[in-house]
Amino acid sequence: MPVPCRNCPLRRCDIFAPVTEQELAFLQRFKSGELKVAPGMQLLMEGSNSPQLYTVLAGQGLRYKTFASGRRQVLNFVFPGDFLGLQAGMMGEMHHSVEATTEMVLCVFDRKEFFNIFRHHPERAYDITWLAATEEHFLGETLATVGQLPAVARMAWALMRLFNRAEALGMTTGDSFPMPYRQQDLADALGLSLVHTNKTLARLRDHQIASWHDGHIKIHSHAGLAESAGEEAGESAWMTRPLI
Amino acid sequence: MPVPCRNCPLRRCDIFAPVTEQELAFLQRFKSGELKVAPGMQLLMEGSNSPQLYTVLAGQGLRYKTFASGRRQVLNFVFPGDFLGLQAGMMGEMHHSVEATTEMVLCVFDRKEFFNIFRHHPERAYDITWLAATEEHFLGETLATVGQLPAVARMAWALMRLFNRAEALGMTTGDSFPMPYRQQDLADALGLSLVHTNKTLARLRDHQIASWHDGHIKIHSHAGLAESAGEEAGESAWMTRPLI
DNA sequence: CGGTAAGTTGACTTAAGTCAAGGCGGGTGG
DNA sequence: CCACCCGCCTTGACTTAAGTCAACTTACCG
Repeated sequence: MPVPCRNCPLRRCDIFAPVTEQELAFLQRFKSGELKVAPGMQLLMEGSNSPQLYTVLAGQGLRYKTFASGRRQVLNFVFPGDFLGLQAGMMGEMHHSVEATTEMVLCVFDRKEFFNIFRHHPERAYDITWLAATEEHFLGETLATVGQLPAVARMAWALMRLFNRAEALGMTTGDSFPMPYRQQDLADALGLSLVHTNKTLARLRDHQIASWHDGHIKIHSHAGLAESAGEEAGESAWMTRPLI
Repeated sequence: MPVPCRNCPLRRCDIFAPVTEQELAFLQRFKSGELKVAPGMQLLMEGSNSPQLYTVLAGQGLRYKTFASGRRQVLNFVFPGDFLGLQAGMMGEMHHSVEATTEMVLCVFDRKEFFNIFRHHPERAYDITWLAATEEHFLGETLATVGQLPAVARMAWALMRLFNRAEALGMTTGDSFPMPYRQQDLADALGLSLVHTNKTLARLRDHQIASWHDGHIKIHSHAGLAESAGEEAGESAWMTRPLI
């Protein structure tokens, strides 16, 4: 049932850096199985110290933190190729939760093997650090957006980011991409109320910039979107990223 | 002039994990010099690809991102023991700037040597990843705070965080710690306007919770501070961290 | 068919932002 | 030595973006 790493369909995407046959063999040994989860399931829980690490093979989800008050901050939208559980791997405990919003397929790694990567495969270790540094970078950008920009700009920025990510993975069809989330999720990601999020989306729709139907977002005007986001437009050039 | 690593005064702090004599020798080889910078100097610039990496030996600073509009998001306050320039090391380009707010002393490493750490010193490579993952964790917490909490709670949270960090480094005297920043810096860190930041500080002062004089913050009531921050109080237990 | 979960919209409230005026050192140069 | 300026902090009066409340529509599902 589990796909051998050498045939991993994700590797066909060209944002992922190519690896040698030998490295594939190693990753294959590291892989302990495959996991399929239903929409709505929690993969990782804040405070837990999951014995497993995952790479997303298919499906989407979200990372978030919850407050005792019930408020929630969505930290990131999870796409195929993302590596989950690094915090548990490094620090022994997750500091956020991860939930599937569509059905997801995950490649499961055993945490006990984790340090062996560092010992025997410096290039992979480097890749893991790269991923961590990249996450850090994106979180910083998100913080700057949420901390400094008004609602429309935040929204436009988020849509651009999602579009670019989806495009890099070949998930777009023309100008639209899958958006299997609720408005509440987007609201929690941008630090806005649900109602205000809805009204902001309506504004983008009315201005013929972007619209959201049937779990898909369609960008009607990339220029308009970039303008709404303020500057910060560039950036779309995808760097190739490692796939663990 | 440069202090040999074995005598590095920071190593005396017990938040930093101990290292063997042999590892010290390696770090010593990696170290290419020492740098002293004046307050107000830019150490690293967004968009640059600094050929150097730094560990902060003394002094404080801040990391921030600027927008074309002139707005600024402070991502983090920099303390001794922090490792700077990882993004440039991994991705070839910094995505934020770092500025000294006091005089700082930095331990300089050569970026060309960077990959050798991964190749020959898996434990150090692991430490670097640990640092990256920890930064990611803190940014996530900051994002959640800025995205979800009202002004007083943000402020209280920030003060607690600063106090804990300073305490772990032995920089506190009783209930006060050095705060060599301007209110504008704090405002930019919390996503608040300068005026509102000032009024929020006044509120904490009036409630006898915390006050700010002569570049030092004094906590009058840790309990009151924790209460103002909402929950999220715990956390004060310092994990030991690696020092590169 | 009810029942529930998500999206939409309008009316009203409020936290936070903006504007503007002073205050308080600390330098510097006439 | 005083006067002026400059950067930072402080405060009050007013504006506004965003939040809250609440009603109503869909759409899906057993």
